[in-house]
Amino acid sequence: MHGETSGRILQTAKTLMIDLGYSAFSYADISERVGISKASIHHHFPTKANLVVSVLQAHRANLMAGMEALSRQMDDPRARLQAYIGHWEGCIRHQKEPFCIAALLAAELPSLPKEVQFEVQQHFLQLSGWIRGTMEEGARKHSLRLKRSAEEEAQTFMATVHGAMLSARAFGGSAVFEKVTAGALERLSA
Amino acid sequence: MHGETSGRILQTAKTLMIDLGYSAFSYADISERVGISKASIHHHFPTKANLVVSVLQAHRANLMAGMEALSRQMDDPRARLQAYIGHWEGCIRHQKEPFCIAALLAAELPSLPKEVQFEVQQHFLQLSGWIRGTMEEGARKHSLRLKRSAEEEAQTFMATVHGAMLSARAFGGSAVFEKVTAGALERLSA
DNA sequence: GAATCGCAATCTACTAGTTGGTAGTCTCAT
DNA sequence: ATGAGACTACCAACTAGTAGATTGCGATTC
Repeated sequence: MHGETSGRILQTAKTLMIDLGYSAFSYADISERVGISKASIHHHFPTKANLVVSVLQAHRANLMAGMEALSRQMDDPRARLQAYIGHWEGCIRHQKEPFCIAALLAAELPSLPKEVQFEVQQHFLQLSGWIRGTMEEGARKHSLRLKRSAEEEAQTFMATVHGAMLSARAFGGSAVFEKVTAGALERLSA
Repeated sequence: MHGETSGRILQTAKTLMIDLGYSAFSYADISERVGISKASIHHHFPTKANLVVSVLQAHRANLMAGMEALSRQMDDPRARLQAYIGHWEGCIRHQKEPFCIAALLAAELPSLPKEVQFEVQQHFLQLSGWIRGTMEEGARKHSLRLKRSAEEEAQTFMATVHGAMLSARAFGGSAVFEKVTAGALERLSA
C-alpha cells in the first residue's frame, strides 16, 4: 500500500506534529530530516492536509489494531484499560511519542482543514467507543464498578487521560500523568 | 498600565489564539480585526512572544482574581468548584471563549518560545494550587470527600476539565463537557 | 535477448503569498 | 518641543505548492 519512502515521510511528519502541531511544521522540515526534496514529498502527498490525514489514519489503524489485540489477549477488561494507560505512560516517560496526535490536533481543530477535522473526530469516536465497550464488559464481569453509564464513564476516562497528557507537557515529566491515570483506574476497580 | 488600544490588541490576540493556537495566528490577523497597522502592534508589543506572554499574564491575573472572589463569596468549597466548572460551561456553550488558552498552548508547548512556556507552566501551577487548596478546605469542612491526597485529586480534577474541553472541541458541542465535569464533581461530593 | 515504452520517483528551479520584524516619517496632545 | 502612537514602505526568510526535466526500473514488444 505504501512504499518505504512514504512510510518514512509519514513517521517523520508524525514526530514533528507531536512536537509542533499542525501549522508549525513544514514540508521543509520533513525534507531536511528524511533527506529528500520538498517536491518529492508533494509527489507522495499532494497537499499538507492529505499528508496529515494519512498520518491520522495510520495512527488510528494502529491504535485500533492494538485495542483489538488487547481485547483478544486479555480476559480482564480492567487489565485492558491498564495496558492502554501503560502504553502512553511508556511513551511519555521515554519521550518516544509523548502525546496522542489526535488529541493534540483537537486543540487547534478550528484552524484545521475539514478533512483533518473529520479524522480527528473519528479518532475520538472510535477511542471512546472502545473504552465504553470495555467498560460495559467490565461491569458484566464484575471487574469494573461503574457509578454512571458506561458512556459517561468512558468519556470521563478518555478526558482524564488526555488532560493528563497536557499536564505532563506543562509540568515536563511523566509523574503527574502516572498518578492521575492510576487514580482514574483505581476508582473504577471493583 | 495599558491603554485602550493595547487592550483591544490583547483581547483580539486572545480570541484568535483560542481558535488557532500560537503559530497559526499572525500580526496581520490582528491588524485587520483591530483596524490598525501591523507596525502599530509592534509598537505596543515588540515581538510575538511578548504579546502572547502579556495575553497569558492577563488571563492568569483574571483567573486568579475570579478564584479569590469565589473563595471570598462562597463558603462551600464544593460550590466553588461547581462555579469554576459552570464558568467554562457557559463559555463553551455560548462559544464565547470555548477553551482555556493556557491548556491550548500546553499542547504545542515544545514549539513555543521559552518565555511563553514559562507562563503556561505558571498557569498550571496556580490553577492546580487553587484547586488543591479548595479540596483541602472541602475535606476539612466535610463538604468534599477525597479518596486520595488533595494534590492528586486536584491534578485529576484539572486534567479531567482540560480533557473535557478537548472532547467538546472534537465533538463540537458542550454536552460531553457538561456530563464529564458534572460526574467529576459528583464523585467528590460528600 | 535486446530495444522500447511507460511510469513512478526524484530532482532543480520557481511561484505567489505570508511571516515576524524594522526604518523612518508624520501627527497631535501634553 | 517632546514623546507616544500611528502610519507607509520595506525586508529577508519562510510557506505550500507547481513546472518540467531526469533517472531508473519493470513490462511489452520485436
